[in-house]
Amino acid sequence: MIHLPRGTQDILPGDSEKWQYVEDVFTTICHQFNYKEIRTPIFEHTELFQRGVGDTTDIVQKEMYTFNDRSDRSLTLRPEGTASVVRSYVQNKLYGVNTQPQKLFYNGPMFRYERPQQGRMRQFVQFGIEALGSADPSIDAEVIGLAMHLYQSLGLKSLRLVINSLGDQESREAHRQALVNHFKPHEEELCSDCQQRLEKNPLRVLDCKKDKDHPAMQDAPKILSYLTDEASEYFNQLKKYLDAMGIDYVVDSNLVRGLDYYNHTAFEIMSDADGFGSISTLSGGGRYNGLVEELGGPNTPGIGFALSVERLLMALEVEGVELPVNEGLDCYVISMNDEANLKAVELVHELRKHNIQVDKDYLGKKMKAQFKTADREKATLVLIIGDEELQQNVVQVKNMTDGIQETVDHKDLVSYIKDRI
RNA sequence: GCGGUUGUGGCGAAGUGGUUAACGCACCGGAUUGUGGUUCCGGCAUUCGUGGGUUCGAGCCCCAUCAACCGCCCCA
Repeated sequence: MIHLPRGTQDILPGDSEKWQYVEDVFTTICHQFNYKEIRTPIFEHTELFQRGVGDTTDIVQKEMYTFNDRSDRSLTLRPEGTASVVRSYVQNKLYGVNTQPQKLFYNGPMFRYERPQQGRMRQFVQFGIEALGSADPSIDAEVIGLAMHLYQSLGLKSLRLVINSLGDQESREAHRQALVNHFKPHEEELCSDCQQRLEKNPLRVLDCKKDKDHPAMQDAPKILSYLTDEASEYFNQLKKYLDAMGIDYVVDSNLVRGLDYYNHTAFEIMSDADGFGSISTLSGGGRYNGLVEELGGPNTPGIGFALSVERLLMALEVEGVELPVNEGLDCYVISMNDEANLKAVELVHELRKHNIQVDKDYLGKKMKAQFKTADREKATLVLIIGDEELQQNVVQVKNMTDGIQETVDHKDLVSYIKDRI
């Protein structure tokens, strides 16, 4: 038997309804916030991610699904959404259209070659938004606000919003130097990963879990102490806006995001619900003011976030949130014999044209078994056709909730049903 | 990439070397002729993830392989 590739999943009826529901909520909220959908290809030139996501990141170094096509082009299944959206923004010159900032959203599968575990798939689905063309902290607050609103409107309670500022270029450089100076004397005591991080990206040392109890961690230089006045003011503005929106947050100066393009605002939303396992990050995002230029566009600020649908559904599950997915069928048509079945075929098609959700038996089952099926399908009404009904041009309509059965004339059937579903 | 646990019918799950692989749920059929959700009766795995090996004999032992789950790393 051939079965699905590692780290992928089939989403079957029973679950797919939940996905549809969550997707609908996301789309609706994006429209309320005036974000428009953008759809980009699922694969791109490998170079886009090398430049956009950053050559030093784990994603590019060891997690990309990269392959050569028949013309020997190097292509990569997208590991995240932002690079593609920015590429499209530049290529289609969206910086030139009237409405700025461009507020975009996307929803689709991403691919990373990782060891699967709970909440981490090789193919996973992200909802994301990107706002391009504004460097106003109020739009940072809007992006965060949209994310929080989405979770809360779905019914999640145990949420924790963590924010940080990574500062601008100048802040980061000063901080980087301070980190190197701080950790250099302790280099021998740090784990091998951190020794490498100290060279390539000292910021990441702060994120290390092995060395988190090392004394040098406790008094390590905080980025927030190295922010320029301008960057600091930007961060303060953001906090002011979040306060005004009534959004709770904690500042965590050790919050570091894994992608190279971030600066200024960085944030993550975590679940604090019990039983969530080791992976508690539901979504993350931040500002990426240099990215558009890096990808060949004009100097344009941008901010976005992405959330994992898999983890969102996990969070709903562990918090015991029941999504209002419609489960029951409106009508089930039962026929007693071949002649009645002919009538059933006609009737079912007719009712469907009137937007009534209806089904019938296709296995030639006996009446009793057809009733069982109707029951299992949670049909509200059962329509019964037998010889007598055929003769009199009526159907029996049984309400499965209260058991009451009435004889209904064909010409009255549609309105009769519509009154009861 | 590394470590741990696991893999028996549609699902859950007994079985730890010896004739026909428990049980529960689900499903299908029946309990006098056209009515469901309860009850009763009956049916439902030549086969134990896959491929090798050991043995007179393996679901149970060994090796490999694939997969899932959990953790590390990292992330959404």
